Amino acid sequence: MHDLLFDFISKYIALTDDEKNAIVSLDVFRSFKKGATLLKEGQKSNDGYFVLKGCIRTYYIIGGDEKTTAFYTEMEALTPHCVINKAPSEYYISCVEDTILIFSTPDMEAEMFSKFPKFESLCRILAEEFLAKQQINFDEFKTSSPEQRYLNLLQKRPDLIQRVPQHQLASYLGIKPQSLSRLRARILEKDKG
Amino acid sequence: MHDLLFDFISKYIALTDDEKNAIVSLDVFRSFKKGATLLKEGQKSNDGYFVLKGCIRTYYIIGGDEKTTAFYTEMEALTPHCVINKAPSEYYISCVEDTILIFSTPDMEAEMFSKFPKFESLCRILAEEFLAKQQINFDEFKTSSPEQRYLNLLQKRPDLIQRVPQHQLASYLGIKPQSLSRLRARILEKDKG
DNA sequence: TAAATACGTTCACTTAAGTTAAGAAATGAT
DNA sequence: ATCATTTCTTAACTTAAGTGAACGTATTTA
Repeated sequence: MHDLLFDFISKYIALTDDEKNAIVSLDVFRSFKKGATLLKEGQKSNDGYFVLKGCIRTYYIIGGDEKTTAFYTEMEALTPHCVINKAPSEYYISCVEDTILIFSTPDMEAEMFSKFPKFESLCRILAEEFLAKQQINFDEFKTSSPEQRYLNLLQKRPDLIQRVPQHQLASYLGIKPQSLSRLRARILEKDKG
Repeated sequence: MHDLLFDFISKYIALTDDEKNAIVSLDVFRSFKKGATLLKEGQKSNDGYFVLKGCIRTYYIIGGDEKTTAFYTEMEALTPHCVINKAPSEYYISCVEDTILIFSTPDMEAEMFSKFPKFESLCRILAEEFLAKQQINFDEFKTSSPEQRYLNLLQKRPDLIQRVPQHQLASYLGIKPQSLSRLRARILEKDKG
């Protein structure tokens, strides 16, 4: 299980055995069952998550129904907004599948950063990379129609369409579940004709 | 002019005079006229920008017309995607107003980081903070209608509605200029009635 | 200053998403 | 295995965004 993590990190920086041991000794690997809730609206938390295996999602409850806004799968990290701004969470986080996560807190990070400054470089690079990627995602979202967004998702993250319930995908695409159903029927119709 | 920058940085970390001088000696302040283009689609560049004064925007040209996807104003930083992934730019960047920017490159950053590790902390913190903020923005975008997005913008960044042409705002809101016009008329009508 | 260009609004029409409701299919729990 | 719940689809109707065009008003610029 640790190898998954070290293989990933090795793409960015080289780790000494000392550094690897420091990570292992933090003992931050945790398993969750499908449907388990990691964070609720209104809660305060200091936990950040790194997905080793499985899938988690963030969602709001607005006017009584769930709006899923993001999915995090293998090798993706999520530091909830409430950790950054030290306020109660605006959203929920739960597991879409059985999931293995690495937990982190600002304190743990601070300790690691001072012992191994290299880790702070890693975190900076990952944050900058993810930020640039997010910006492109947002740009694509703004400049395309729901149908284009669905087709785009089909290209870029076909796995998500398999692993995630339609009604969660719908809000991720910025539309209602009924509209997603209709839109898919429309696409099938076009393909036939 | 330097004070603007140091006041901002002091919110995150304390700088020694040595460190301040290191920044000043980089001599990275540059002025641009309204309309000036900083980056074009297809170009490669290593420049990141930090807005000291004014406003810049990123836009795509899709099917012949401009789609503005982001605005950066005072104390906001932009590292274009093409700098991160070392590929030609997918978008344009230009000045909405007369603007004063700080330029940076990965090389300059690397040098500063090795001389003053504190700067890497600052950049990590800024990146994480901006990432969390962007995620919330994206969430709000996904979970609201064009009209709600406009009203939300009116609350959160009323300055933008003043400083930016309507047709640029429209694509920023994910709609056509005509739809923005209509939507505004609709809101005025409601307010009256 | 005159002509050209760009910008914002309005209108009529088309297309697609939101809404409400009903029923079928899949999933989970006892 | 059965029942209950959740999920997905379909349909009819409403509402709003996309489209194409026209028009008036800045703003450029020749």
